[in-house]
Amino acid sequence: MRYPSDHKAKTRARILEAAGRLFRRRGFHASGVDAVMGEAGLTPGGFYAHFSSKEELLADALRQAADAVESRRERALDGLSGRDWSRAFVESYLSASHRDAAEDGCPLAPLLSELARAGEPVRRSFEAIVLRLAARMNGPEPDAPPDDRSLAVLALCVGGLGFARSVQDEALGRRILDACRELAALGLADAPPPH
Amino acid sequence: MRYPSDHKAKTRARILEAAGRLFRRRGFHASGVDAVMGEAGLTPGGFYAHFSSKEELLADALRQAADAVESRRERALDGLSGRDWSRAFVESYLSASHRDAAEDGCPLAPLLSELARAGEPVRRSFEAIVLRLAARMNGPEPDAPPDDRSLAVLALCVGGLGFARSVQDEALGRRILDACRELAALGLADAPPPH
DNA sequence: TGTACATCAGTGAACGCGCGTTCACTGATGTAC
DNA sequence: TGTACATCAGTGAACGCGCGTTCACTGATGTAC
Repeated sequence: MRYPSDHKAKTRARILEAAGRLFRRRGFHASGVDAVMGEAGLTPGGFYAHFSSKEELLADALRQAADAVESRRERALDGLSGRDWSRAFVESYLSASHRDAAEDGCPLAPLLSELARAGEPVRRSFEAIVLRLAARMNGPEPDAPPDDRSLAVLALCVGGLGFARSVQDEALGRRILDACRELAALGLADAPPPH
Repeated sequence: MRYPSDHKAKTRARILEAAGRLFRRRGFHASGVDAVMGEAGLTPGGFYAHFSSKEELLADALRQAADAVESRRERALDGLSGRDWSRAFVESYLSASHRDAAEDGCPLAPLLSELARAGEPVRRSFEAIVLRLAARMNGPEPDAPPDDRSLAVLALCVGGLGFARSVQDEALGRRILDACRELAALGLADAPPPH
């Protein structure tokens, strides 16, 4: 074919997007390779020209979904920094609209339980996402080490979103989101302890 | 057979225990009915004499696992009440030993992501567990409505445990547990807002 | 300019296996008389 | 006390289907000359 060199890369990106959507909607184990390829408009056989296994796909799709959500967030929270940024992050993360849009939202909440059982590459992917996000909560300088308080607030956000989504009564879900936002605000207001 | 009337009930309990262990270890979707029955020392065919579907099993196994963990906890935290109880709960929930013992630990963390995608009976089961646990954090009187602060601290605990389990670097996992314990303590110290 | 050939992303069928569920059957235990 | 019968928890094989993965092949695009 001698395609322009990025043709295959674009197909790969399409598979990653499809996987990201499907994994967030149905979970990792419940999404077959055939379904992922179908969602990307491809046939199953081509999959292994792009990824060496389904679990490798998870590691990469996780990263890609987190990146996509991050860019969208940076656009929405443009101009804010420091505590203001963190507060706005928590508000939007623990919102009813995020709760109702798992497919386009943060990939950590709909996948966390499965990540805990995954292999090293997936866990490294998860770790990088968490560290990056927590560091972003400290301030705008990149590669700063995240402080303990940011890590805890992040865990609270992911847990709270999962709770709100798993409850049957939607009013209780709303109450959980409110309660978690309140505790997060308390955590962000309080000076983080040194470590 | 005309067994003593609790023979079948005991078999059912054995299936529930096996399912609870397997679901916490491997997740719901990754645990087949055959594997659950095998873990209980039975053949697969008998399953549907006890449960009408695999998802009904999830709802019941979730309840049963939560009950078992609760009894164990009440024994361990015997004599404590109010804030003392809550503080001890958080200490043990966000401990390295709980992180390393998913199979015997709280079923919410290893299953949360899958519960969010489950049907009504499973979500009702989840809801009941959360409300009961949050109410227990308020004080010893049963059936008291849980306050918002307890709900948020609980979400923090479940999220924090999931984070600690999903990270590759075990030192970072430890740090996450510490950070979440700290934020939980802050939440418990602060008077809950009225709702 | 035109033809033969090389490249290679993606196809589609197949591999062996496990899934959730159904069902005719077994065999141990109890009841009736 | 002994025999015939009813009960029913659990067995084991099978249903149709989807799983993750492999691989011989297709066909569109480029290069060589």
